[in-house]
Amino acid sequence: MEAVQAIRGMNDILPDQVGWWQKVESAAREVLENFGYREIRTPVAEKLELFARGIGESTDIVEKEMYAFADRNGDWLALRPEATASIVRAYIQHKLHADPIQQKFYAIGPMFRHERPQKGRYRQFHQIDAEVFGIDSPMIDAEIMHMLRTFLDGIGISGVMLNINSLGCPNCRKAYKERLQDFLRAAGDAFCPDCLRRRETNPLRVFDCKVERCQALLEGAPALIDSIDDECRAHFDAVREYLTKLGTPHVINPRMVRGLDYYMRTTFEVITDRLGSQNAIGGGGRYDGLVRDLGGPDIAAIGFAIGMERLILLLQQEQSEAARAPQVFVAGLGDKARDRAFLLVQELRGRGMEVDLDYEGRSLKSQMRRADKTGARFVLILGEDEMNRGEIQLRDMQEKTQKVLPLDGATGIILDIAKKQ
RNA sequence: GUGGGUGUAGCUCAACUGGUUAGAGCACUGGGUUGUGGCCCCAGAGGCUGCCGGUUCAAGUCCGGUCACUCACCCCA
Repeated sequence: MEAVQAIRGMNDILPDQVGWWQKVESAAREVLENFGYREIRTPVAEKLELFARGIGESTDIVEKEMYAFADRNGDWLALRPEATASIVRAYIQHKLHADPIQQKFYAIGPMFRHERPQKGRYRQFHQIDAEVFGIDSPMIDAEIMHMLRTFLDGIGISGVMLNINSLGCPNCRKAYKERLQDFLRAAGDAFCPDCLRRRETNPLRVFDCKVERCQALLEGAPALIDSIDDECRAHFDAVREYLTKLGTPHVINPRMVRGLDYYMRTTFEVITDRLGSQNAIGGGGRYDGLVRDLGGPDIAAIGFAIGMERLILLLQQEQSEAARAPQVFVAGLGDKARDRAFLLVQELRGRGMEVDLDYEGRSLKSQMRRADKTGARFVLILGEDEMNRGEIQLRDMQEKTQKVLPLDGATGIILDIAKKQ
């Protein structure tokens, strides 16, 4: 009989690994709340239409990567491929713009995209997401990147680079797209087939083609950053100035393009060279038109998402995780003593100690071996002899010393000794 | 969706050109010590060789299919 397996690209996070996730999540919450963000939790499924309108009909995410399905009523739904559209939807639906105090949100949870899995890319993956509404000032652009950097530094990620760019507003971009297409067409069919396709559908993406010849052909292409209007230019310059004042290291990457339609003006990505081909561990940008496009008021917005799998992959390369060890292991010998030991374990746990034991009645040697493996500092040994004398042995595994305690009141004594460690 | 690589014990891997009962290390269990961990020694348990089919006297090995993992393209976190 063939055993049932998990869905391709959707992974179990086993107890050995889960410590990384807890560490990343709690560090993220701490930083985000420190910067004034509050958690929001939205459903993992939404109406398909939300993502089509929000992310863009012609994006790859919507066209071929979404888990879309009709439910039993025949409504078209989709598992969320990203968090922003859902948060904007909730923002509009609950009229959160009416409260000027709280306009910063964060979310942590699974996203779904039907792509071919590879290193750092999975069909169910997890993001830490932050969004801010109603702030036009370039201050917030700089602050949100500074916050991202603060978080990464805080958990000990090194060797990453913050790339920034400006896509301009829809007006500048429209004009630029035409200029770029003219440039690309002038080269005839010298570009690779992918780029020829992109030239017509999404010309900006030609810039992140990995084919060397295409990159060479792009020498002398008009840069988007040089084509934006005065207002967008001023905004971008101000963002850079604030970043510099904040001491946040960054580079301007005029070729950085992002795949979601809603971005405008500031965009940014955190890149590493240690993850193979999936090198972006976080990215985001400004999306001032989206709230309006989804039926809300015309409100500015900016946000980013961090890929937790990629982040943890990086962390694991640089750090090792200390295994969690119980403080005390209790070994019981013989049925009567084992029953008493079982009760003692519960008593110690009730006093807040982390305690483990062997439930199977193995030999003392075996129990000692197990105690050693778990990394417990102390072992309590309770056999028939000790029971008869009303005693219990306490062994310090590290010091290799052992002493006799009275069985009654042993809990308090052990608590005191463990506290001193 | 396209291409490359890999599937043998819980893990990491062996098994010459097809040839007897598929091995080792680590991990696990018991023992060496009437009741004491790490090191050492002994013993034991653990496999439909991913799955289905084909070729052959004979398949872990060759062929086809399928599933999974993996890397890359594509795309993005």
